[in-house]
Amino acid sequence: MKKIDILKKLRSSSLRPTKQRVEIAKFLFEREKTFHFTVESLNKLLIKKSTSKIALATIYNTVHAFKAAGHLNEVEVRGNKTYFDTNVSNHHHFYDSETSELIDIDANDVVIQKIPKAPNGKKIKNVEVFINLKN
Amino acid sequence: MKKIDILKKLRSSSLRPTKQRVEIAKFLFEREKTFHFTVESLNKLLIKKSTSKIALATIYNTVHAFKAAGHLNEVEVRGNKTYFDTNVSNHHHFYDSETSELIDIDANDVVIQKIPKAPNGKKIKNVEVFINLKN
DNA sequence: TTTTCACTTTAGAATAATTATAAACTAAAA
DNA sequence: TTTTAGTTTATAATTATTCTAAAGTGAAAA
Repeated sequence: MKKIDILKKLRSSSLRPTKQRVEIAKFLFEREKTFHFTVESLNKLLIKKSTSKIALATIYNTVHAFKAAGHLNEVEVRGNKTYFDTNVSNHHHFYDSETSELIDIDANDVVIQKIPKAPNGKKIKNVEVFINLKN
Repeated sequence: MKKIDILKKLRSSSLRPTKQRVEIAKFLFEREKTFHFTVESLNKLLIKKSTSKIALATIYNTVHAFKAAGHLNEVEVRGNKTYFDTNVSNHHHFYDSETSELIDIDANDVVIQKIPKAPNGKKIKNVEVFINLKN
């Protein structure tokens, strides 16, 4: 994803393309593959990668802003860490608690034949499948 | 579940039936229906119900000991709260983020037709389905 | 341009959930 | 009984996250 597209992406979701947001967006979206991270891991990676330090609070703000705009997906797993995922399409996850690793599963690789009706007055927002792994 | 059974349950899993453990176990397991709770909510309920105060750390210890013994199931949902579930059978959950409510879904009410193979060297421990609700 | 102002960033404080510590206590084996 | 390993407890520490309020900054308006 090019810089011009990063700017478009930000502007189209009413996010001012500040220096920090552009830097974080480039880091997250200029890649081929899906990227899973926690705020803490992203912070460490940004410290390594860039010269200018971005405040941790800004990373929290930015990641949540990107999530609200639909550019990131939030995934919560055992062990009280919140992972974010640059893959925002409908998909599922393997979770390997040995390595705390999250692996994408394409939505087409999981077929659910039967699910119950939502309780009265409620609707189904989405269905998330977690396949927990062991050795 | 009778007191004698509570004692058996604890002894059979090498948990000394201390005053605190018996009290918590009675509160959790002497009921007809599945019970979902967080450590914090359990603590509040125990304060209301009983005369003797049990330290919060003991409730954490006890709940985790019961979980390790397979008497409780741990369920993690959006919003950084860890729920425990007295239903330890294989089952799934509705999660209503409006009310932070967790509702059991019988394993038979969800039929998965197709799941991917586990990554090499890994095995599938279990499959958890979350159906997120909206209004 | 320059000015203005709402939006952002920032460091540090505050909060919330959980775990660690170490001393006092206790169930049950010897 | 006495002993001992397991347990409880209050409190401190840790971890992840959010709040606060002051300083900074895009971008619209003058």
